[in-house]
Amino acid sequence: MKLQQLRYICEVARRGLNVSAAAEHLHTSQSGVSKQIQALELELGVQIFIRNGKHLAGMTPAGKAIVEQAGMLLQKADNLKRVAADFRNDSVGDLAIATTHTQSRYVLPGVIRNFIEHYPEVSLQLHQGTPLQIAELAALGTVDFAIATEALDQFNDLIMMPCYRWNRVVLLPHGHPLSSMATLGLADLAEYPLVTYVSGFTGRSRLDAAFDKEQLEPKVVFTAADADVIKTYVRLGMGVGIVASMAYDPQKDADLVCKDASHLFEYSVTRIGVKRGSLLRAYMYDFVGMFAPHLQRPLVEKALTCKSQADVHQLFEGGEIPVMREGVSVA
Amino acid sequence: MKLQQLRYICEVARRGLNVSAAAEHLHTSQSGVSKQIQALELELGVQIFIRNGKHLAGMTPAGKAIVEQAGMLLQKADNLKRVAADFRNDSVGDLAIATTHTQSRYVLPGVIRNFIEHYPEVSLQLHQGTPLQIAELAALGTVDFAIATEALDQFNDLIMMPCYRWNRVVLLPHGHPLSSMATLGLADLAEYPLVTYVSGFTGRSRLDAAFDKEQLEPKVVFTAADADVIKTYVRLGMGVGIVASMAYDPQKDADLVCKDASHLFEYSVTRIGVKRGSLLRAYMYDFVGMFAPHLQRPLVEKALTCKSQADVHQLFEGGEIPVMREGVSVA
DNA sequence: CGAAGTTACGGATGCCGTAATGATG
DNA sequence: CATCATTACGGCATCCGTAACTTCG
Repeated sequence: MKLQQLRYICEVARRGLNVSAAAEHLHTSQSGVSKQIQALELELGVQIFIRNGKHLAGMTPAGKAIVEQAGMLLQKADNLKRVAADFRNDSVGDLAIATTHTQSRYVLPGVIRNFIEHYPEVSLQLHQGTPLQIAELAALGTVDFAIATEALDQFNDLIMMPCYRWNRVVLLPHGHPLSSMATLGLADLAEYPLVTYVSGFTGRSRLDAAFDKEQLEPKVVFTAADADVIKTYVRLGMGVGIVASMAYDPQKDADLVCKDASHLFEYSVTRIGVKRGSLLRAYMYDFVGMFAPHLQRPLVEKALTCKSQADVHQLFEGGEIPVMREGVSVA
Repeated sequence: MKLQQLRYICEVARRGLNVSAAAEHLHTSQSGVSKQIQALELELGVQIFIRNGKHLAGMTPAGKAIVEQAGMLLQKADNLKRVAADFRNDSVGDLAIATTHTQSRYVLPGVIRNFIEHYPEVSLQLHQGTPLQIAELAALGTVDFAIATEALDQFNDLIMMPCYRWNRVVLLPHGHPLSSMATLGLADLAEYPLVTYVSGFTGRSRLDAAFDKEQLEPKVVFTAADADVIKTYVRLGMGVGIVASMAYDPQKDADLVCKDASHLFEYSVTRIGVKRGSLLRAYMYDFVGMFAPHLQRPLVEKALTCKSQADVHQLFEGGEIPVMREGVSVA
């Protein structure tokens, strides 16, 4: 049994039982993969894949169990290499992060500037995607961290740690009727056409919930996946924008009126997710600390040992989650 | 990085940094081991062993961490093979058990007879030792199960499950003054010279505690590691024997008077221990069930996922632990 | 007929074991 | 001087990649 053979079966399983595709991604030949898989099956004495003539048609129950075990084993192998790299104490390595537009555009730049100053030798990789894609990437181990506000709870083998709480601001063109009001109410917002995030992005669910609770039907005329697009359409006068407060930049968005809306909606919590069983490099702990100062290494280590989501929740219960950009309100 | 290389470093670390001994136990040559270790160190870029000229003098901190990781990785590898073997559904395999004299002589024979009837193809291996040795064997993964009453709590990477509770009987030569008494008291026992287990064996600690509580000083004139020896000296008239009730055989020990002593001492609990992270073959679950009927597979599986001793305790809290040979009393 | 997996074969790498060397206590 | 780890070297197995073959949709 060799580590490569395990890599092969995992990759084939992951790529929908396509040996050719797997071989390509592993930078080797189809025949080699095919042969090694057969060798492994022979050694273990079990069929892993179901063959229909010369096509892989499915996986045997044994195969599923074996691939699952193999995945864990390979993760351990990766961990071992990381331990070694950490003791080598050179700060070279990779850091792959999957996140949403909101994070990568408005929150991460500062963190990352700080990070690359400390670790110039670490090559950074940022993947942008929907919250669901992000979670998948982290669960697969393609990226080290997932950062998002939504959808991270669904994967059982992700450890999610709260980073900060945030709320929304209302963006208006100058001269808009709402811009002269002292404090906005939900009912006021419901009067006007709205422009905000699409469902599943950046705390959209909390937004809907607030209107629902008041029995109001907001007139959402346009939805986008990111605040830049939303702002663009607010500028065009299409409607009133509701975006995360982090997305408002007093300088660049000086042509818009910004009114705090944190009294209208529940706070959303942005979390960072790590695949369960991962072993983090020293610089990775540092990154987390830079992103969320209350997540210091010992705490993160404790979180990583949690067996269930409930344990993680318990660990962070009571701990205060910092608030990001509270109460911005600029005319 | 190859699995063998990891096996090599683990074995070398285990054998006190002796490459020759490690090579022997791995059925290979010293030079091969030496070479592969160097190759691994080169690949990882870290020294694992500290060399003093041409002798291994110690391990670097990195080495310790790496060996620890490697151990876990190899366990996963073993698990994977077991999964495969289980799906192959052939009942061939090994079952290694480490236990004490009391268990192997008086409790296990029936269980094992039953087991080999169901699984004639499984080769059984029984290791006898002190409770401490037993726990070590299980923690190292040399044996699949540790069965003992004492000392199993000390290893953090052993999962211990309660199997049965038991208490003691008093063994007397015919005609001994105590043999005519209706019920024995601790004070009565303290009057006579006693023969019982050495400290650290078969619930000896509970025995001492009982006398201590009553402020009595028992006159222990002889201690042995097993009941056979104790019985021999009782027969010689050296003193009154106190042994586990399982150790009394009404037929073979008909020449001795046996009096129940379960009202005098706290019950002891015999436990079965498994190394944390082990994956058990189907026949292993069956073995546990044969030994302790309340430990059925789902329960054992749940216990195996426990992270801490406390979790295990909680899991078995409230569950009744069967009593073995209650209230034997034969004149 | 195209796509995909398996088999065939040649080349290269890597692992293993014997034997010699160097270092230690 | 005995033990032990490392180095040197030759044999052998294994793995890889190209190419031909087979099968399925």
